[in-house]
Amino acid sequence: MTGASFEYILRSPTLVEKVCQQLAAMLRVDPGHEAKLPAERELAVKLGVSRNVLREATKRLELQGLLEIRQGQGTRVVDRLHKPISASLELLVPKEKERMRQLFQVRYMIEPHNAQRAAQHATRSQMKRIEAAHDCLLAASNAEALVVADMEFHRAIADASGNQIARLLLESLAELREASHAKGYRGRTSDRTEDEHLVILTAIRDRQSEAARRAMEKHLLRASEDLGFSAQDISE
Amino acid sequence: MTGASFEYILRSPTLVEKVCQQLAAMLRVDPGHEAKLPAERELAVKLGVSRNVLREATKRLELQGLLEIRQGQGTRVVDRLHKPISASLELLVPKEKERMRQLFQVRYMIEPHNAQRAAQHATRSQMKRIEAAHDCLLAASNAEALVVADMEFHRAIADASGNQIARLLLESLAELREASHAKGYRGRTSDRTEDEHLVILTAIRDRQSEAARRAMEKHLLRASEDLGFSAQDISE
DNA sequence: TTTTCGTAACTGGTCCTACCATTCGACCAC
DNA sequence: GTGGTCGAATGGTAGGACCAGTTACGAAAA
Repeated sequence: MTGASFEYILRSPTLVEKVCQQLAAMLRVDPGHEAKLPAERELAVKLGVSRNVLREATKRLELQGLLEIRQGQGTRVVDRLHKPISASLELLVPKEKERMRQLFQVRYMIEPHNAQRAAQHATRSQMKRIEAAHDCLLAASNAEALVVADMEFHRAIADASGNQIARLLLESLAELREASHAKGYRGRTSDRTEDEHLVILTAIRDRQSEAARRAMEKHLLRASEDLGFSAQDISE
Repeated sequence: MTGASFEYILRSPTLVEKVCQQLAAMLRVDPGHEAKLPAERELAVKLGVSRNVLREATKRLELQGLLEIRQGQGTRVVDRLHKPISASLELLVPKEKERMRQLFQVRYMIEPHNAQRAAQHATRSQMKRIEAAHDCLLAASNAEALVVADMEFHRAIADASGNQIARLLLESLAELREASHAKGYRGRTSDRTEDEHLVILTAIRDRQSEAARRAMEKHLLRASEDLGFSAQDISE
């Protein structure tokens, strides 16, 4: 039976995996689920597994950004899918500056497309959100608020682009940048940001996809200097 | 003291986290480390923690793609950093076809830049690898080998681009595509792939970065049809 | 001698119980 | 009210016992 076709025998997945799948399914199917999971001991009994197994499963889901576990407080359901991405990138490029450089490069690859797609597909409510973010930027009084409003602007555009993956990558970048910031490695937010955002915003509103793409490219190239990179670092 | 700056109090990290960090550090610092970790019981004693904690830590590192644990066999050190990315994307976009569409969109955003950068920076050995991949494609006799050679070509270019993050994303895409393939959802590999790859290869070799970028764009737009998408699906 | 095959000794997987550490809320003294 | 104290609930850690695959080695068969 040399020529016979052998079906792969799929090994019964470990208990932990089954529990993970079941929990993940519960979380996904019912996002309106109570934000808090039962206590470990209780949930373990309900699922018919030992507390050990249940713990390994929840730990795993925590790492995937689906749960948040805190001692004495319980286990909450969250939605932080970008967390594993950030963790991977930190492992992949340990050097902080180099990581930021590569991330900004990726941003330069992705965001102009986001702007282009947003110009083509943004709904009225998505458009409103982009505008609101821009208003926030104009109203921002301190450096903190500036960064938040800046990020929200880009986030809103990513959402409007309709590509969830691009959006997730952006979110991960934001997190890593914030982590760098917390450790004292900070850039600035140039005054020109407002004007450049306005150009992008206008292009998107007017459905000028090419203009939106180019405006975003320009903005990112200039903004890269705020973080201490040169345009060559990013675009070449 | 309204205006005072409150420093975040960093909570003492849990034991599991400490073990994770230590293990991760050991793996990173010493990649030539023995590919196999000591047995759980033994390692737990060495680290001075309970086997429970050690297990949760290794499970975590397994999910991050740094370890591979198999019953009766032991724990091996591996390098599959793209795995958590794939897992996240599967959670983010559960529908397979839609996920592939968005992934191909991202690919369309990233790979032309990769080609451009590769044309600018590829070393001689990187260039050789790209050429070797192309030769493989020409020599491929069955559909299986075609896909592998195709992927290797793109991978080689990503490596030559010098952006590890872009490379990681590509790797993740490949994995998800293969998973789809295994489940019966398969595309084809058009004959035109060879010619298009040759154009890209030539442009990179001749350091024509703009030409390389455009050739890659063209190639991806056409190849998207092999997977059942239209050019509009990808570029708009 | 060579091959086959069963067993023993690993390995990780699961379960159980007990106890520690943190959090939160109810209650009490001031 | 304000602040402190204590207890209940929660997750964190420990250690032991046993189950379930994997491997290696030696005995039995060819």
